[in-house]
Amino acid sequence: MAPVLELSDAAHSCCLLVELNEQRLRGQFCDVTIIAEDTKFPAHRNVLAACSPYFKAVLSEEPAGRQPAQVLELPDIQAGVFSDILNFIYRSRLSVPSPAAARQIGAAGRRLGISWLENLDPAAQAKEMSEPWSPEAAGDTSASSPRSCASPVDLTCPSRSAASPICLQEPAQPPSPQREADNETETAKILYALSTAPAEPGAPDWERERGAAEPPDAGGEPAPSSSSPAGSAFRCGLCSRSFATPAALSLHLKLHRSRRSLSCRHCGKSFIHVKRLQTHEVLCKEAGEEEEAAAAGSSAVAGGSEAAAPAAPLPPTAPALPKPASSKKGLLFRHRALQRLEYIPEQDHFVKVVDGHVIYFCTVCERSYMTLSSLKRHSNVHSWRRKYPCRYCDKVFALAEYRTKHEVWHTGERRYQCIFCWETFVTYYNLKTHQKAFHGINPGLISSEKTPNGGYKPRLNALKLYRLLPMRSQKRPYKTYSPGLLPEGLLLPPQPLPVALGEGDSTAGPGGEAGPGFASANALEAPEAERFLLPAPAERHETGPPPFLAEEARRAPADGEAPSVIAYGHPAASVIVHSTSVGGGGGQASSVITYNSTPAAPRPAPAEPLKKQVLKEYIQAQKAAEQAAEEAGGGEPPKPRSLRPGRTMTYMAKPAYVGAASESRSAPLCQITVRIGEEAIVKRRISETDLMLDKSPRGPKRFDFGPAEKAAPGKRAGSSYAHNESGEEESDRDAEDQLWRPYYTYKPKRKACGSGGAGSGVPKVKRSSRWRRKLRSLRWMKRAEEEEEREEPSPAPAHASPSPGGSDAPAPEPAHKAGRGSADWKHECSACGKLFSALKKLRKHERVHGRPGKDDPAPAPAHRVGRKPSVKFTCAHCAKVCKTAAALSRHMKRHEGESREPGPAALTTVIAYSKKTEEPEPALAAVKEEITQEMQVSSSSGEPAAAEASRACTAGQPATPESQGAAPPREEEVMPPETGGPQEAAAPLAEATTSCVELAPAPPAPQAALSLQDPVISHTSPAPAPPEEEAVGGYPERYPVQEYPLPLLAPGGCRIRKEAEDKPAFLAYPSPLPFNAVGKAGAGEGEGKVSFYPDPYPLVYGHQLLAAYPYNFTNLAALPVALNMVLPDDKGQPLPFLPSVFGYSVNPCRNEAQDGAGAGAHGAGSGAGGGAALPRGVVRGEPPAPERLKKGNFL
DNA sequence: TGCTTCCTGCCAATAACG
DNA sequence: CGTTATTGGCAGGAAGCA
Repeated sequence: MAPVLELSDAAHSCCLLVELNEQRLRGQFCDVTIIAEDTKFPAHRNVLAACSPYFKAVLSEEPAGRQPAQVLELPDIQAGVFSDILNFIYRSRLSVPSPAAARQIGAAGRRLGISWLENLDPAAQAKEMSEPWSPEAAGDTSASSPRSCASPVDLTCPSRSAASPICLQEPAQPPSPQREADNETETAKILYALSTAPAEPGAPDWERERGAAEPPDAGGEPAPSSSSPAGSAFRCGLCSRSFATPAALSLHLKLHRSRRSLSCRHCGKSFIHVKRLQTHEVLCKEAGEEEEAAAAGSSAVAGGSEAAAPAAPLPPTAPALPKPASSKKGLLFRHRALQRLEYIPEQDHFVKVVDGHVIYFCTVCERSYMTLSSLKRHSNVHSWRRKYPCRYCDKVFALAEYRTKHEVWHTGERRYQCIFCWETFVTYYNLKTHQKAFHGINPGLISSEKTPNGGYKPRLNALKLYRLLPMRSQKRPYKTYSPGLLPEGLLLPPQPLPVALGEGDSTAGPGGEAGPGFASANALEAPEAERFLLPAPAERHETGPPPFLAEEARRAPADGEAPSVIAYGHPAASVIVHSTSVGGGGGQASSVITYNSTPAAPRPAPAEPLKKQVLKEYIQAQKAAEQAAEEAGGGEPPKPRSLRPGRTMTYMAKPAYVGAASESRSAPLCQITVRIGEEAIVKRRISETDLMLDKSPRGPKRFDFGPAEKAAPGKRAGSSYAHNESGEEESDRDAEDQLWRPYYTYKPKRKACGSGGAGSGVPKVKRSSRWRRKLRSLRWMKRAEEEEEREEPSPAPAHASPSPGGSDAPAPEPAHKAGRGSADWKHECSACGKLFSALKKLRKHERVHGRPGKDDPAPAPAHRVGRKPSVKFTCAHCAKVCKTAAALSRHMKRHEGESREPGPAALTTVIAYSKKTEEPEPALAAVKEEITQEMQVSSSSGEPAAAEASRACTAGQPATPESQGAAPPREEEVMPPETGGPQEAAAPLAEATTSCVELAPAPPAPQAALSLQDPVISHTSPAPAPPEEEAVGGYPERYPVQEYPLPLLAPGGCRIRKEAEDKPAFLAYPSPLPFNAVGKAGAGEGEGKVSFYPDPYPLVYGHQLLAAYPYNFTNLAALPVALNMVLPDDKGQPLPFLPSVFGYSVNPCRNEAQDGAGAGAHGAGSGAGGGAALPRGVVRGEPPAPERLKKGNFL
């Protein structure tokens, strides 16, 4: 045989390493994220495993079929240190700036089992060897000769070998999906791995004390040896203690890891973090001073353990160890006892009893909780014992609720529905904003009682002026959380079946109607420039990240209402179909959002009982989608479709991130922006910056494939997608960083602490005054508050801040100082001495100082004490109340600009509602100029002008072109101001006109003369009045005002398509909703509106209610009348959102309302296409609601 | 300033346990 | 079957970021 010639490339390894490092820096192929402190380090697990036996062990496959960890926390390794280590791993070079750094790196290297690094600082090693309680020392006890096997990892890596203590636990536990082993945190693993050194014979005193204090059931009694593995599965390698759970062990190990230097000078307690020690010492000292006073009020007891000792859990209020009997040392004694209790490894919290209230404190961040459940829920953010992965992407959340809310952005679910205009919203925030802006509803009037800590306590008979539609996604059964990250956990949207919208949805074209909709979902129907091909599922695997389909909706030629269907969860492709059609010349429009579902095994989503009709539609949709996929896969180029001239529906979808992890190909997280004409109807965007710590500047996260961007028609979707993908790939450096961690670092809350004063490490004084009162019985807390009060009397701002908490004292800053160690707040304001954590914040703060004119008040960042912002920065010009000084300054600047050039700058949107028979109402609001385009809700019902003015300055009206573009142009209406809105002005409400209204600083003309049916929203746009406005309005001197009749509240209804195209969107609300007669979304002329719910309640009111509702709560009495138009449910009970205070269980006007609704429906169906959705009943004065209102003397 | 996420008391549904 | 524990949804303000 010929000799084998072996060639070697000497540079290969080097090049390979360089390439790997580059990939790491680019985030390519990174499949694991190491978290050191709060910094994430994407890396390659194989590289890490090759260099570190610890990583090798930890990153190896997880037991029980779990996927290897994608996130690994190294809580005790500083980010900088780990960065150096990582650089060393990838570059085989290490830059050590100082001996101290060398020591740290060496210590960390030892922990990780990187032998080369272990030798970095022999001196430190020797020193640590003498330090029995440092983990390094523990490691060194056997590592006097730095051999790799001597590293702690080698000895104790949490491998899944049978010898591992972790594994020892497994046979002892019944196979349960919730086994603690499954819930074992990475931290626990790490800590365990780092700590299983030979048991240290001599334990510190406190450790022994703690051991004595530990409840016997907690496994605190040092297991005599490791020879008793069956009894306790997790044994500390340092003290041979055994613990029942990894969490308990991890907590215990933290104590070992804490250096003795980090011990309280007063009570000797050791801490892991310096900040906490500092905080503690302040408390401890104060406690010693005020021990007696605090003796009466408080006592410290040990709280129950969380799953640590299920056999005998400690009752939350039952002290686990002998309570300091007579509190001879008062609070200090108890405090020490408390701290001692805190050492109990099993305890993730401790308990204080204050005034009979049990308050639970998190041992990690010292947040306090009123309920144990809250604390337990919170504790997961530390331990990540349970992970809640998103079913649509790879993000993982620490709280189930976070995941749920996050998933809403995938599904686009709109659950919050305004009962006045039926607009639906994704978030409560949107709803609230909408109601405030459009309906003049002060949320405070309807809000339920808030609990001190932000909790919600439903108030009896609280008005609920919205509906919370049932969650579309299946509620997860309890205890089915996913213990880890499962790529296969990327599920299809939970609801595979479409949900019909509108009354006609279920009936209109079950298959036939829905079919076209889905047919249009085919790639063929999409304008090529705006869509991506949807390859067949098999294809998608090949092509990598699945492309999305951007579809243009086209109107079906047929008349009649087409169902608005949003279907997703299709095994092959998730399709959001929104098809609207308008009868009577409105044409039909169907909008389809199609994005492919996860290319992972297309599993049918769990069947859900649905109506047959819906099921039928679903089947049709499936077929259509499959067809689409087939056609797309067949390579048939999509036929370019000409966009409808009057209507452009652009659906953009892109993966929120292009995961680079091995399994990430499967998760097309969709970001969708739907543009319909000039209106951004739907925006679905996953805020990557919030979810991923991507600091790198990146381009726009949304790809707007607007007409300008429309690729050449020849460009196939594939190429378009490729372009998109490439762009994304490059811009999303953190794309691989799938695992999400909240930016919030769970530090002790700051805001509360304004109280804390500097350094008073009060364990999180609650933000609410009530909460503070509750805790005031504690002396040390009282003292903290005294400090706070000393801080509070900051120079008063321009206005009197009545609220005590509302002091202008820069709340966040002192809070920061209080809640955290000074180390984090190293940026000090030269003017006021405040500390800031970031230079950026300091700069921001300093701007306040530098601002002339308004800085006579103290530099007063908003201080929020309690639940409501108490600091009001009132504008001297318009009485606008700003939350922050910065906002006020900005606002004032506008005034300055206005004073220089008075002009159309002062523009205001006014929602004026007035009785028809009223004489000019003096109470009408003075329209204050508000550059921010505030919306004023005025009413003839006699709201004080001041209030009106105030509101005029508080309700915001977005004015940016962007926002305008995002909102549908509203019906513009002539509204002579001084005339008080004569009916002739109201009459043509339905017609799109524009008028100019002089916006005198004086109270605007009484629009009181407007009829009740003619509430208008007048908006003074900063934009120059269109020429026709001049012509029509004939008020050349006046600012252009767009006054909207009530139908504007049902946006799109009274809008002519051409106007929609020609005129910029006016009221910038993201999701204008065309209503049919019953307020169904998408009923109008086909405006794209994604709404997800079939109406669960037999609502028969619609715009009538809008007309009846007087837009302010001075006429609150009219509200029940309006609501009375709501039909009771089957049981005759008032619908959930009906305020039971009114006791309208039966709708006396049911038939009438129904008739009205029906009439409206018919009108919508048969009306001219232009204003199909116009609530004729309302605008044209027929709705019964106002009549009843009048008859009932409600008005 | 707008918007998203975080937070937390409360509560209902569910599971676990006796 | 009753009680207790667990889980997660909800509200709505606060925090944080762009």
